Amino acid sequence: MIEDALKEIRRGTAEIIDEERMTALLRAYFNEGKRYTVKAGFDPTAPDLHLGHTVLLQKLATFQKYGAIIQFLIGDFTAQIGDPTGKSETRKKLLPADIEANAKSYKEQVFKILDPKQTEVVFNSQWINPLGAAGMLELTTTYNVARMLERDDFEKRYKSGVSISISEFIYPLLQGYDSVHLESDVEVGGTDQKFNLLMGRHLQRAYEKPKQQVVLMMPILEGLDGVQKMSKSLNNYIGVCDAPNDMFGKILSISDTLMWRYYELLSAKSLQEIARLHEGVVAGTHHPKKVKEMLALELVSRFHGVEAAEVAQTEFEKVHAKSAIPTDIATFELSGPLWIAKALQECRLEPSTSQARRDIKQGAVKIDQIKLSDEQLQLESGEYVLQVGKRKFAHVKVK
RNA sequence: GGUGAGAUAGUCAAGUGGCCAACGACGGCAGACUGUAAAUCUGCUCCCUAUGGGUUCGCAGGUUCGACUCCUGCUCUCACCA
Repeated sequence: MIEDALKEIRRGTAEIIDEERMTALLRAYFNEGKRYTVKAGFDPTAPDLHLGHTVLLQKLATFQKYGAIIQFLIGDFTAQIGDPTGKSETRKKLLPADIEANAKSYKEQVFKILDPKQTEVVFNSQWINPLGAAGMLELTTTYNVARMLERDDFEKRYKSGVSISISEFIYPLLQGYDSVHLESDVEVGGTDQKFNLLMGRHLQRAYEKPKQQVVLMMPILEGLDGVQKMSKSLNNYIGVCDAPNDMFGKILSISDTLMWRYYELLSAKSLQEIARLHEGVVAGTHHPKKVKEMLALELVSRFHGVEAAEVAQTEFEKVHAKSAIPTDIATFELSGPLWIAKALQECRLEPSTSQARRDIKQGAVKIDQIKLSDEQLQLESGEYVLQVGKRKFAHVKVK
């Protein structure tokens, strides 16, 4: 029992520090029903979650299965500093109203994965603000500059002479102090957070807390390209709030190799089940596409419900396998007669008429399913379905 | 503070008086192939109803028939020196 739990907890992790203690926590839960706390920190500035973020959430959900109370920490105080990546040294102070709104949006997204009954949402300004100058000073005495400079990005910047502001030194300390205040048993974070996560252990000792948190690090999820990390700015992400059809399509568009990675880090299926699927594909008894569809179905259901997921699946089949026209497409009303290139631009299928012409030349444009070859075509009044490539559709009414 | 180097399209990066809307790579889009993909191959990749026109190569001027390429000033970045 404990072994199984440990296996699930270990699944997909990059590193766990202090597995012994983790085992002890689980033993106490299974034998005596003793609960323990797992902390995870989130930045209140970005409530738009994508699947990369949900890797952590998924792990937290696993913990909830095995007796954990999640301390869902919103770093409203630390957000003012910004985690020192060297990019943005200081950030704007968020208004309380914004933080509240963001927190609300967080909850909506997060509780699709986490059990609200076993989750405490906390804000670190609650205990950091009362700390005051004295408390802050005390905090800074627990660490020294030389060790602070061990942190990778600090070290690099220091060596190359890029400025590091004092407030950036405070960030890891505060994040660690959160663990002191919350008396967390476990903290979960990305591998990029290692330094900060360890700081929690260090400070718990420095403040003479009886326990030191277990640190569990999750790898960074690759984006749709399978190489770079999933991120909004790289536009290789699957957003938690993506429409079911988009989400389904995006998941099906990942490579077969990447699919297993997603299974490991995102699926709620057990490791055995996944292993069985994998063997099936290798042996040729399972079609990889079918297996990928299962994954897409599972993930879309998680965020939009089973029904919506099934609709997305049939829709996907319809559009891609049978190359039919999707059900829901945007409608535009334009006045004609209208040059086709202009119409494509107006419907936002193309960024410019120049691009539209190029695509027509290449045979990428279809009107009512029929490939268009005449780039001079004028649309007379009537209704048309315009299509560019495989995915972009628009319904046009020309008056 | 001193000296030197550089700023080119989404990114990297050629070009150093006309052949330049600007080599190439990556990215992106599209076509073929497929399982929807991935891999591979091919085409396209500033704007404009367009065998032409317009606006681009840090910013502002100047030289020239003609400048991304030369000159002057400005802004910013980097490297070395102190």
